[in-house]
Amino acid sequence: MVSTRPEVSLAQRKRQLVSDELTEAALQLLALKGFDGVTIDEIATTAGVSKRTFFRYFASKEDVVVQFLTDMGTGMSVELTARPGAEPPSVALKNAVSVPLADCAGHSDRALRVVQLILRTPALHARFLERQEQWHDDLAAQMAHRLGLAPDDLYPRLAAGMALSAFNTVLRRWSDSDSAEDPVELTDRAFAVIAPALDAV
Amino acid sequence: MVSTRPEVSLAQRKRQLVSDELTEAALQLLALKGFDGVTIDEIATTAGVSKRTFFRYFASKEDVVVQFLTDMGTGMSVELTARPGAEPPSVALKNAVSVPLADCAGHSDRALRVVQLILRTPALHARFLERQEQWHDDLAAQMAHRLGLAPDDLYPRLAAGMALSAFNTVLRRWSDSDSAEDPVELTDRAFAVIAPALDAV
DNA sequence: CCTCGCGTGGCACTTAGTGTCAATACGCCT
DNA sequence: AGGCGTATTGACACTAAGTGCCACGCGAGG
Repeated sequence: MVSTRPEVSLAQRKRQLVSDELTEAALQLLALKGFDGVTIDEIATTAGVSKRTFFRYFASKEDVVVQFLTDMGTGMSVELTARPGAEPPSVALKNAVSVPLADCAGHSDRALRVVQLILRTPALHARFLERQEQWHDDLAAQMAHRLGLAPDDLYPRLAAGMALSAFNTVLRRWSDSDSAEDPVELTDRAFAVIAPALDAV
Repeated sequence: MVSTRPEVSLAQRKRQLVSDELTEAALQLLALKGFDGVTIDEIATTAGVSKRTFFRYFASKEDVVVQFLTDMGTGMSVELTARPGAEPPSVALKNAVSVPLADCAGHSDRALRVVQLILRTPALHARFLERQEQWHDDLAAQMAHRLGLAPDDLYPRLAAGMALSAFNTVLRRWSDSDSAEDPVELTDRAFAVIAPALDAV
């Protein structure tokens, strides 16, 4: 019975399961023994698969951790498109940034440990910033579209850059305070600083 | 005659020589065959040393390239301290950013090729951004000191972030245009955008 | 002449990451 | 029920990054 709800095949769910198991094992071990103290073999074995299989799911050791935060990037992009076009840039961007940030802060303290791991491990931080470049491009493209600017205008990239700067500053503060500070309130304060530049069309 | 000007020992100059040779070989080969098309063995052999010696000068393949641009970071910091304290933040930061940028643009087209290599190679770009984090910290600390702000104020980090955002935007444009656009003029335009936020103390 | 210190090369080793192949399990079709 | 194509996996081998170790050579100074 039940066979094949057309949506998610059994194979797909198995794949997801392995992926989750791998992520779980990786976060556990990395948080425990530090980035350089764990080998991929160890992670794979803990998850019950071979090293080779690990690399069929993730491109690198950094990827397991960073991909865990990929939602934030897509979340920002989604939130920005959802914002009414008439809204001033500072408000639209502030929401684009603060919604995923609040999401992250809400999602248990596992998120906190992951963020701390990333910000304190140079190799991870580097990959994280690299990933943000895509967010940067996305946000810039959307801002250009939203404001109907020429593709060679400097404003969109700068606006996206400022928003991400605010994002990173808030994230850092949140991480350093062990989640004691409220990310939404921090985001408000950060955008109060950069808003004059964002809205001075 | 000549022996031992007490300043630079012969050994030190020999060290510098090897380092230069290595950098030279690396930039040459990497620009020619791409980041993944060259092995460290190849670079070392071209420079006339062993692989083992390479790692006594650079921590990684990325390092050879990125270290080539380290001057820009220190240049920004130096330039910022040199600026009069009464100067508005936007002007001080603009100069801190544009001076090293102009330096770089002036220094032959070798700089252009290096920048293009970095911006187009994910692994290099990641390391470059990581390096910039130090610049970020430096600039933020100086801005905090310059304005006499509390160490937990958000402004310094945001201001430094905006300045680096402008820097990156300009660098990207300069690189994509094959150095056709003038970095100083681009920097002016970029800072015209972000200045309202920088100066609204 | 001797030796002390430093830079170097060679070697072995661990680990990241990739290509290949054979075995297996699943889904589908007859 | 049986057979076939496809996707996933483990095992093995291999390249390359990066590190530890040791022995050699060379210049400086006693």
